[in-house]
Amino acid sequence: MSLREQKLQKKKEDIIRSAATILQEKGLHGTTMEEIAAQLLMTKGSLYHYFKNKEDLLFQCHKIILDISNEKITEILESNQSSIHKMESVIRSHIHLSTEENVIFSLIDKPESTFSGQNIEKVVSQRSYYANCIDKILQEGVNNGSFKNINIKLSRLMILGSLNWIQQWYQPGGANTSEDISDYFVQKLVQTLTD
Amino acid sequence: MSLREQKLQKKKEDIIRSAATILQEKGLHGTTMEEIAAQLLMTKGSLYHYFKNKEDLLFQCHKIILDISNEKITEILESNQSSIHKMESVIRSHIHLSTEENVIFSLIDKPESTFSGQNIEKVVSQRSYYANCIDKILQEGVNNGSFKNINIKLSRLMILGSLNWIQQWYQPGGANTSEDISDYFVQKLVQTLTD
Amino acid sequence: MSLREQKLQKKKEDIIRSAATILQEKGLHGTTMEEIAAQLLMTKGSLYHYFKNKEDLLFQCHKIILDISNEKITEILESNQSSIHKMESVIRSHIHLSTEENVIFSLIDKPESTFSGQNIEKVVSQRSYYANCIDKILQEGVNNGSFKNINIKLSRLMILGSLNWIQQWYQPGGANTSEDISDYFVQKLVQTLTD
Amino acid sequence: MSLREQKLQKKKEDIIRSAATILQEKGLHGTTMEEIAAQLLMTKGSLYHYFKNKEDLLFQCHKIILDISNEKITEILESNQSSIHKMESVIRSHIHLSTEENVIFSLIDKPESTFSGQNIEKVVSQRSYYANCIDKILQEGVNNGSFKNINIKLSRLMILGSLNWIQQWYQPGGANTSEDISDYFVQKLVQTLTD
DNA sequence: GATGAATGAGGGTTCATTCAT
DNA sequence: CATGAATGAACCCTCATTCAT
Repeated sequence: MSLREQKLQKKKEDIIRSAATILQEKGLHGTTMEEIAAQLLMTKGSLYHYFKNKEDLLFQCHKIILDISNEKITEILESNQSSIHKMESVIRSHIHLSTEENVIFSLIDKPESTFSGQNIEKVVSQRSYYANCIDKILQEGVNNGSFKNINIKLSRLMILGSLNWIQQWYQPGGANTSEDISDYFVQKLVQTLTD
Repeated sequence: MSLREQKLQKKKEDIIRSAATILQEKGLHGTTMEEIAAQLLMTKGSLYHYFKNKEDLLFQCHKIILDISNEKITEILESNQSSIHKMESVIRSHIHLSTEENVIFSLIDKPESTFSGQNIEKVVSQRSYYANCIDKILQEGVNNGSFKNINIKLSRLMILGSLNWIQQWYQPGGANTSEDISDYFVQKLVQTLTD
Repeated sequence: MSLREQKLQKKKEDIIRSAATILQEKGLHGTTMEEIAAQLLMTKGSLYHYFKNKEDLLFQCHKIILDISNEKITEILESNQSSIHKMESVIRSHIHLSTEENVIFSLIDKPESTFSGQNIEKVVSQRSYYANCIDKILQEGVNNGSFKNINIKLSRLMILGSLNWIQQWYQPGGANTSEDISDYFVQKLVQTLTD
Repeated sequence: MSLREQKLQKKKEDIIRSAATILQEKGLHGTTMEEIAAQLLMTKGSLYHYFKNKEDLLFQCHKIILDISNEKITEILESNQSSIHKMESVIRSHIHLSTEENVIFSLIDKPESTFSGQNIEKVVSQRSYYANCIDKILQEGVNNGSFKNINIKLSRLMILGSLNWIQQWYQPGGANTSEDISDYFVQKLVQTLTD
């Protein structure tokens, strides 16, 4: 990658990071290109040098988030930890990303009504990958006896629900630190798997 | 209430029910008054006979949901069941409302950026009431020894997270029936409270 | 006229009187049929029993005002007073109507852009009649030597301007009573005619 | 001021000048943003680059008019002419502005029901300034014996009424030139002050 | 590359008017 | 006669997108 391309890439990531924050706060339709530009001290028109259109920008936001998340979970899945440890790591990582790295997992609930063409499939496939990884860990645990009496799909949905919801109420500097939450959620959620 | 007023009220509720569905799917800014009207075979302008403006309609949607939910939970709180039974009832009721009655709990994440004036306070206060009821049940359980080693606030948030998330993935007629989900969630979530 | 027709006529006049007040305050486009109805404790739809449409209502307002004014000025023109006395009477009458009887002379500045069809001509012709009467009085005064060195048209426009403007600033119960204004305007305006 | 800012300012003034004409003819509520835009060969949306909303545009129209008028009258007030000469100048200037420069004095009769927030006060204060200047000239004339037996406030209202009304009937190219009107109004109106 | 001007489609809202009851 | 529901056209305003400079 040439120096120029590197700078371009760097700029794109800055924009994405900034945009993601606003998009999370105000939602897709509640956020204007002007607001995104303003926060970056750019003009509206300049955004179009970096992204084809609003959907493209949103898609890139989504992609970067899912890239990071999937990289993390892959690493965990392929590690040598016990199944229980893997689930703990997944939970901690998920909470860390959403509270500390401002990674937004629930930017868009319904890819179908937001994206068009290939973007839909890409997003859906990246999401499925994340879900699949969790399911694999759970299945692994069932196989080796760590997890008992569970419905894999429902447990995954229950866990992800409580994790994704955190961003609705988490306040940096609030009564509960990210650490506190992690400890508590890890303990309680793993408990639902181990019987 | 006169016959006319009854019909008015009935119509309002029809609109609210219909609007809530679309609002849930597409979000506040993603839903147009025209779409809401079209689904009811009305014209856009007619909606304004029943609601002052879009915010008013959204507020009424919210209110009706919270009225129902709060009525239900009050009933449970004041019943003679054991603490464990009460939590089970709350979970079952919450899931029932969101999957069967199409009651949407997470219409708006940030009342402050959606509502104006008094509406903000009303919504916030109704939400707090619901949260408070759950906290009371949890506290009761702690006091009488049913629940152990729990952080009331974090447990409440964890449980509500997994419950509210259900609407993101629940499909009527899908693999898991509302009943299945209830049974599983009741068992697993109560388990996190009883140690 | 039958009793029924009399009642109808009476009702129409009530509406007109009430409507004229609001129309003066808020202007044609600033006043809604609903507001007019509300002030009369009627519903919007009922107005359409009495008037074909908004323009019709506005036209009737205009007509009633001009009927009264023209009746008054005809009376003065045909009286046996001196020319000076006649002008004094016209000024007093005009001020009286606009301050006491709430008769609005300047409801519509440009009949052409407000009315359609025959209504335009009717309004224009009634206005011309009023102007003509004043011109006749002025001409009479010139002929009999009461008024000197005047341009009839310009004097008429000057006088009517200062009179019609009164409604822009007159406040019942304010510093200047209707009487005060009349006395002062009569004195000063007649002075411009008599040299 | 940069070249760019100059062009912006120039464009704004063009719009204001054009809008003022239509606003005078049709009134605030009778004029649409589309009409204003069309006359300038723009599209509706483009107007919003220059003005925040319709009220803002109207306010700027008003402001530019009152700025000009107040500058003129201040100049006259502070000049070395006699009181009589000053009043003559005021009248001539007022007529000149309204007939030749298309400056509209009576765009809005009731600032309170048209403007909101600070705009109300700004307009009211600018209007008061103009009225005050006239009152000062009249008072000056009373003090030095040029004007006799006058009620300053009522004389000011009478004069301004006849002057503001001119725009209701003046037709460029009509029977009376702006000059004719000025000469006649100066003579007759000053006469009402000097006894 | 960056900017600001311009556009045009679309959304929320108002309101005169109609009409069934 | 009166009412209130319903309509649809028109209006203000926003905003994603384009483009000349």
